[in-house]
Amino acid sequence: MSKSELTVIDQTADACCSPMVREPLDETAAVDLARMFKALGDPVRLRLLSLIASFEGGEACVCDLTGPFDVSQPTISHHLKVLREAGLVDSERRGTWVYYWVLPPALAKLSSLLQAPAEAPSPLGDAR
Amino acid sequence: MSKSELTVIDQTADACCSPMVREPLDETAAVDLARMFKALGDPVRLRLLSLIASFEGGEACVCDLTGPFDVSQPTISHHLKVLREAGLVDSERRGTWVYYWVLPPALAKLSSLLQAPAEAPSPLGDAR
DNA sequence: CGTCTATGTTGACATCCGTCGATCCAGGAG
DNA sequence: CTCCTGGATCGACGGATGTCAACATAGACG
Repeated sequence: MSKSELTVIDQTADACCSPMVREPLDETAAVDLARMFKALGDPVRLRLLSLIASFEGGEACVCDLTGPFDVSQPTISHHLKVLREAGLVDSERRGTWVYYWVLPPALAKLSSLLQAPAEAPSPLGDAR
Repeated sequence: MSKSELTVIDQTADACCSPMVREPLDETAAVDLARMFKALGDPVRLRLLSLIASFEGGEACVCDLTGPFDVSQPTISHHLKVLREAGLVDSERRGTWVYYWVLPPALAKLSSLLQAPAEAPSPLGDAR
């Protein structure tokens, strides 16, 4: 589950050179990537991810995450599960509490994929 | 809405906009961003976006987009509408055909938002 | 052991989403 | 004008999704 010794993960390996604006995604890649983007496609999950990442130490206990939201605790638990199954975060039980942290390579992969083209010459000179 | 008309986006600067891993997203921003990510959370839409962007000239006619997919033409039209309403692409009728092109600032916005933290401070760095 | 707290799981329910066939609208060609 | 073609819209249907209350599970602690 949780890799106990993630040292320095090479984010550039699978993340650097494949902006989707350069060449068309093949179907299998699209399915895989869409799963990650879909996990980000919910306001609660987006805030959860942001909240976890911005916690000091880069990790947060679930007890710190249920407060800021209007939804119930099981719902938070559900969203955390979605984020984890999407490969965006990982978690570990440590005594009484369960801690979550973001997996930077996953974010980096999506980020580089969305790298915009140099500039698309708008066909109308951007006046539309 | 989006007032950014930047032509050249500095993709190298990770301090550019506001990575969500630095500070928690507020709710309204999360709702707005989630709408865009949700639009990317479908394999067909992801491939559509990629296909449009990688077309020569940065734009593509709908007639070029219906072929590579197994879904019907109304479905493609539906997905294009979702992408357009999410602010990721724009379109224009030009004579008989309708052309779509990607809006780079939108992609850049999401990309910079996902900029990963410097590096994961291993949560298991020390036994506790 | 028993109990309390912190999380995850289950089942149910309402809503949303992707998909299709049928239809409608806008332009170009006769 | 009429016909044809590219594309959008409509209405419907099945499956996925977000949410909750209720219950289950795992440690901590007495």
